[in-house]
Amino acid sequence: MYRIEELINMILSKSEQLEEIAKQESDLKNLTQKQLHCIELIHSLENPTLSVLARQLKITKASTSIMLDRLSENGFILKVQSDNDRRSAHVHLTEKGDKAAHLHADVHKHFGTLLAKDLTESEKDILIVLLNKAVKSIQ
Amino acid sequence: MYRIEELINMILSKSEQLEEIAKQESDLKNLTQKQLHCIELIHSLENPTLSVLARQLKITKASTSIMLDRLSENGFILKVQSDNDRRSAHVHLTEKGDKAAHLHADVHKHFGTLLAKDLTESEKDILIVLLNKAVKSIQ
DNA sequence: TATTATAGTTAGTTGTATCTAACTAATTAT
DNA sequence: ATAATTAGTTAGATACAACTAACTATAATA
Repeated sequence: MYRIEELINMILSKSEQLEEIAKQESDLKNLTQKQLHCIELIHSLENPTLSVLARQLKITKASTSIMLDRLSENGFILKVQSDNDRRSAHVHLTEKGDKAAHLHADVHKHFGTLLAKDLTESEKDILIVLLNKAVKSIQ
Repeated sequence: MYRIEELINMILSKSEQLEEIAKQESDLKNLTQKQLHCIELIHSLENPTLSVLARQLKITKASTSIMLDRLSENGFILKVQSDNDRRSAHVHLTEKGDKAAHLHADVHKHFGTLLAKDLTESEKDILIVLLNKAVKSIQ
């Protein structure tokens, strides 16, 4: 019987592992952690400008510009000229980029299913209730 | 009420966040992810040779050699000449390296406590039983 | 309108993470 | 004893992730 921190440890490391495998099996092999994070942020910020993105990533606009160049070359993003401000562009994800943005969520979904696999329906329900109560303390 | 995959997601991202904070607050700020991984591996392999480490990290011995040079310069590891094979050395963690190796475990422990904070004793017990059953499916 | 501020790019630098290829020294096998 | 293997290092290359500083173009302000 594992203690709570051992369980956390196992869950976290297994999830990381699944994520790595999912990345290897897709056409996202060459995406770095930073690039993946950037793509996820573009998704959650819904087509931000470079400046907004740089602020969120807590890096300079120069660094962001270069990172976007690379993501663009590799077909993950597009820059779309803004209508109201001709200096700026909004970063859009391509289909490939969108797929990458969902990698985490997909893995978590799969992982959730895997975790619940051998639980009965009522056990699942109880687990969900307890975890809901537990995550309130970490927000 | 969150679904299981949302809960997983929240737990994983919060844990990452805590880890980042713990790293910033310690004297481990400048350790990269790869270096931290390497240090954890040295710890779990109990003073491996360079070759063993390289095999586990799935990188070349040349790359490993350079990585160890940097870790050594920064005071995380020591190389100790092997007794039986004069070609090889065993990598040992310094006190600082050992501290780094425990970063993950410490964060997980803290995180476990945090998660259980607002649960009653019996809720905790049930959660632990259910998680134990659940993690069996992911091993 | 002239000044100031903002959006983004480019050039040049530093440091990490990899690789391959070529090497030395020590060990093992023939 | 010679040949083959293994442990580890060094040199040289490529790519990513950051930075600062200097720049252009556009927008906002005084």
